[in-house]
Amino acid sequence: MYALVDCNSFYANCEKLFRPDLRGKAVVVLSNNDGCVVARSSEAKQLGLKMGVPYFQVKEFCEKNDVTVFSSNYTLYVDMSHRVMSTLEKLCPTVEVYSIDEAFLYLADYPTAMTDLDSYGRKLKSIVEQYTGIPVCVGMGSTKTMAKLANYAAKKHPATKGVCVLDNLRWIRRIMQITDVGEVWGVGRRYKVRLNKMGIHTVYQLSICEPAKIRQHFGVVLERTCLELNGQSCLGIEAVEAKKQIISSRSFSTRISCPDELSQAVCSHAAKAASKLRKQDSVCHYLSVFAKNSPFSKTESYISISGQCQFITPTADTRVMVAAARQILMQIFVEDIRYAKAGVMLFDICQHDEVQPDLFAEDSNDNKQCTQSAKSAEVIAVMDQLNKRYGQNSNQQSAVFIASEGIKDKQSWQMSRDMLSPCYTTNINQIPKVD
DNA sequence: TCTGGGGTCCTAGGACCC
DNA sequence: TCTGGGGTCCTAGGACCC
Repeated sequence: MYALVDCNSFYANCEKLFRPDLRGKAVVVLSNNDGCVVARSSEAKQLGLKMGVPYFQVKEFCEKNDVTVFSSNYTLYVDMSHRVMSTLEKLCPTVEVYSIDEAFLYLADYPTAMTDLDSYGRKLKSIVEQYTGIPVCVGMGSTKTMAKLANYAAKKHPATKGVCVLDNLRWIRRIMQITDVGEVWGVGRRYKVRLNKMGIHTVYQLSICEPAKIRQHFGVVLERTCLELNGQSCLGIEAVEAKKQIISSRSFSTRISCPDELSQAVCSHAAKAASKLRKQDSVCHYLSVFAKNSPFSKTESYISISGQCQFITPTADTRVMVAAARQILMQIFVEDIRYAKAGVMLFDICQHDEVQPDLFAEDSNDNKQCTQSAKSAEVIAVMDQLNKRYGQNSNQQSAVFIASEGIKDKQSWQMSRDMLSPCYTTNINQIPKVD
C-alpha cells in the first residue's frame, strides 16, 4: 500500500502563510521572470485563471478581480517543503520525496498505518497542517499510480474531505469510471488524444485494456501504468540518486545581442552548474552551451545556437568550466540575434572518486596531474566555504565569483521579479513582524 | 513589449563489431 | 548471379513528470 501526500496549491499557500490579510482571497504565483502563472490558490482557480497562461495576458484581469500576484520565491518554497517532508518522515519510516510539494509513503511494512488506513491518512493530513500551516491531500492505493489517482479524487471531490483510500473494488471502479483518462499519472496531452481516438475516455476503460495491446501502441511505460491500475505494482520507492544531467538556464528580462553580455550570462550559468555538480560530489565529462531567441516572435525566425566540449579529465572546477563555456560561446556566437535565453548543460556525470585517469596525460609518472587536481580542489573548496558562510547578496550574487560572470547589480537583463515576497523563514532581516 | 526551468525514461535507427 | 546472423553502443527525438 502506498500513500501520496500532495500539498494543495503549494506556492500560493506558502505565500498566504505569512499574509493573514490574504485569507480567502485569490493569489497566483508567477514563473521566473514573471512569465507565466504557475500556481493558483483555490480562489484563483474558481475565477477561471488557467495554469501556465502568460501573465501579460491576464494581468488586467488580475487587477480587476483583486488577485494578489507574486513572483516566485524559491527560497521560501524550498524551506517550507523541507518542513513538510521532515514532518512526514516523523510519521512514516519510508518516505520518497517525489517533488517539491509531494511525497510517496510506503505503508505495507508499517502496521500502525495498515490497521486503519483512513484514520492514518487523516492523521497525516492534520499533523502536517498543524506543524507547517500547509494544507495537503492524501491518497492511498495498492500501487503508486493508484495512490496518485486517489490523491486526485481527494482533491477533486469535497466529500472525501481531503483523504481518499482506494481499497475496495466497487469504490475503485466508481472512481475510475468518473475520472478522465487524461488525469492518470503517465498519460500526458499526446497520449490522451491518441487514447480518445481509440475510444478510451475514462480511467476505467484504460484499466480494462489488454496490457500487451497498450504496449504495442504506446510502449512499455504506459503498459506499466495499465498494470499498476490493476493493482500490479511496477514502481517502488526510489532512493535519491545523483543527477545524470545538470542544467542551469534562464530567460533574460530584456533581449541581448551584445556578445559580452551573453558571455556574462553563460559564465554565471557555468558557475552555477559547477556548484550543483560539486554538491552531489560529481564531476562531468561534457559541457554544452546554448542560446536562443524567442520562439514566440512573429517577426523573427527561431534561432538556437549550441556547442559542446569534452573534458579529457572530468572536472567540477568552476574556473575550468567557466573558461570552457566562454570559449564555446565565442565559437558559436552569431551576430544580430536578439537572444532571449541562454544556459549551460552538463552531461556524462560520475562520482569524483570513480574517475578514470587520462592514460596520455603529460608527466603522469611524477603525478603532476594529481598534484594539480588536488590544488584545484583546494581552491574550489575554499571558494565554496566562503560562499556558504557569507551567502548571496540582495542581487543573488555569491560572495566569491569569477570575474567573467560580471557584476549582477549592473546587468539590466537579469530576470525580473517585481512582486517578490520576503524570505520570511530563511533571512533574519525579513522575518515576519507582529505589531 | 510581455510566454519557466528543471528533470527522467524509452525507442528507433545507424554505425560498427565478429 | 548469389551476400548471414547475432550483437553492442550511441544519438536524436519523443513522451512524460513536477
